Amino acid sequence: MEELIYIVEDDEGLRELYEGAFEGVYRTMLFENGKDFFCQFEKNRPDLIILDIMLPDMDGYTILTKIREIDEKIPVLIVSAKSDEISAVKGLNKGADDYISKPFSVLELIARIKTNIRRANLYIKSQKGFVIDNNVYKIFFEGRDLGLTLKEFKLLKILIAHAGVTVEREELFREVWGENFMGETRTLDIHISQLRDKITECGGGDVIITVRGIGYRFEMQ
Amino acid sequence: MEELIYIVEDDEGLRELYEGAFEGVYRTMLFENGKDFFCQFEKNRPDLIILDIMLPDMDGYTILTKIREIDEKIPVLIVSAKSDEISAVKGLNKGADDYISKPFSVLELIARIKTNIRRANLYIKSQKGFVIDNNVYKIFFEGRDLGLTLKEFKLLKILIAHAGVTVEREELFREVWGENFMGETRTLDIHISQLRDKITECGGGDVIITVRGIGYRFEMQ
DNA sequence: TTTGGGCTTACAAAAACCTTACATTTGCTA
DNA sequence: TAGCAAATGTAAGGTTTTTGTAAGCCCAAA
Repeated sequence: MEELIYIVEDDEGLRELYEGAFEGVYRTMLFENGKDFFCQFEKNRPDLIILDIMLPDMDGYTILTKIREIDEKIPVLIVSAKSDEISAVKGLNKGADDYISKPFSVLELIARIKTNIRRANLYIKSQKGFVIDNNVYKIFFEGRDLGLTLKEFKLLKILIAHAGVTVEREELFREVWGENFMGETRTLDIHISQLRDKITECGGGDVIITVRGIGYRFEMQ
Repeated sequence: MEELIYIVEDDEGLRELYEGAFEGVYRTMLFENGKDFFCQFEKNRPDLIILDIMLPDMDGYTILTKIREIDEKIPVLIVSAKSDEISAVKGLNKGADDYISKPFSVLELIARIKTNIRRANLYIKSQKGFVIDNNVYKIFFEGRDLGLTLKEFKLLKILIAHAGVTVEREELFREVWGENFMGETRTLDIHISQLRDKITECGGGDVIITVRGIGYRFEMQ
C-alpha cells in the first residue's frame, strides 16, 4: 500500500490507535489542529482525510468546508463522539463522504477507508498538477491534455506512480512493452524525449530526470 | 427533488417508515425481494438503492454482487441489523458504498442518501438525449429511433452504461459476442462504424470515441 | 424466395511505433 | 585536464499496426 492518509485528531489515545492500526498498511500524517493540517494540505494532497469533529482551534465543520473549497473530490471521513450523532449528519450534509462514531472497531475503520479510496481512485489520480484519468487514458497538466499516445501514457503513469523514485530502464520496458520485448533499441529514450516535449508544450517543467546508467525519475519542483 | 430510489426491504414496519420519510423528498419504489427488484432494475435504473441484508429469497450479498455486475457505479446503501455489524463491513468490501445500522434516525438516513447521490453525480456523465428501451431493444436519440440491429443495440447499450469510461475491445467482444468468440476479425470496427452512421443520421454528434490500442468510449459533449 | 442481419474480404487512411543517424552529454581514465 | 567511450537526446523518415469503411456473401427467419 502506498496510500497517504492525513489524520486530524487531538485526542492522544486515538492518535496512538491510528498509528497502530495503519502501521504497514497506509502512510499516515497526524495533525493536532486545523492550522497545521492546512499548512501541509496546501503543499501535498493525501488519498484520504480522517477528521475529528471536536478540535481545539477550529471545529470540524469549518475545516470540512474549507477542504471542499480547495478540493471537492478528496474523500473525507468524519469521526464523531457517539453522543454527537447529529453532528455527523451535519457533516455529511456539508460534503463529508462518510462518518464513523466513537468507539469504532479498527476492522470497520479500515473497511471504510478502503471503500472510500477505491471509490475515489476509480476515476482519477493526481500528483501536483498532473492528473491521470484512467478512464479516458489521458494525462492532464494543469487542466491541459498532454495528448499522449498509449505508450507515452503508460510510461508517464508509471513514472508518476513512483514519483520521487528512480525507475530502472528494464522495469519501464517490462511494464510498458511487456516481458518479451526484444528490440535492443533506443525506443525508450525516444519516447521519453517525446514525453518531455509534450509536457513542455503544456507548460510543465523538467519533471522527468535522467539517472544515467539506471533509468528515469519523475520529480516535481 | 426528482431522484428515484429503489428500496429492497421485506420488513413491513420499515417499509412504512421509508415511505413516510421520503414522502415529497424522493420518488421511491419498494421491493419485497431480489427477484422483483431485478425485474425492475433491468428496465430502469434508480439514482440510489437501499438494500436490506436480510431477505427471504436471496441474501443481500448476492444481490449486491449482481448489482455490481450490471452497474458498477450506482450507489448502494446497505441496511443491517445492529447485531450484524460484521456483515455490513463485508458489504462494504463487496462494493457497497455505505451502510447504516438499525435502528437509525431518519435524519441520518436522508443525510447519507444525499451524500451518496451527490458523490455519484459528481462523476456520472449525462446521457441526455439517449434513451434505452430494454423491452423492445431500441435506443432513441432525442425521440428518434436509431433503428439498431441487435448487435448494434448491445454494443451501444454497453458503451452508454459505461459512459465516460473507455471499454476495451476484448470486453466488448465478451459482452456482445460472448465468451467463445473466435474469429480474429474486424467485426467490431464495422459495427462501430454502422453505429456512428446511424447516430449521425439521427442528429447525434461524435459520441463514440476511439481510444487507439484500447477500445471505445461513449461520451456526450 | 426474399429479406436483412451479421460476417468476411479488401483496400484506404491514419496513427503509432521503431530504426537510423548523428549530436550531445557524462563519467572515467590517462 | 584532455581525451575517450559509453550513455543519452533527438530529428527525420520509413514501417508496422490499428482503425475506417465499402462491397459482397452467407445464412437464418419470415
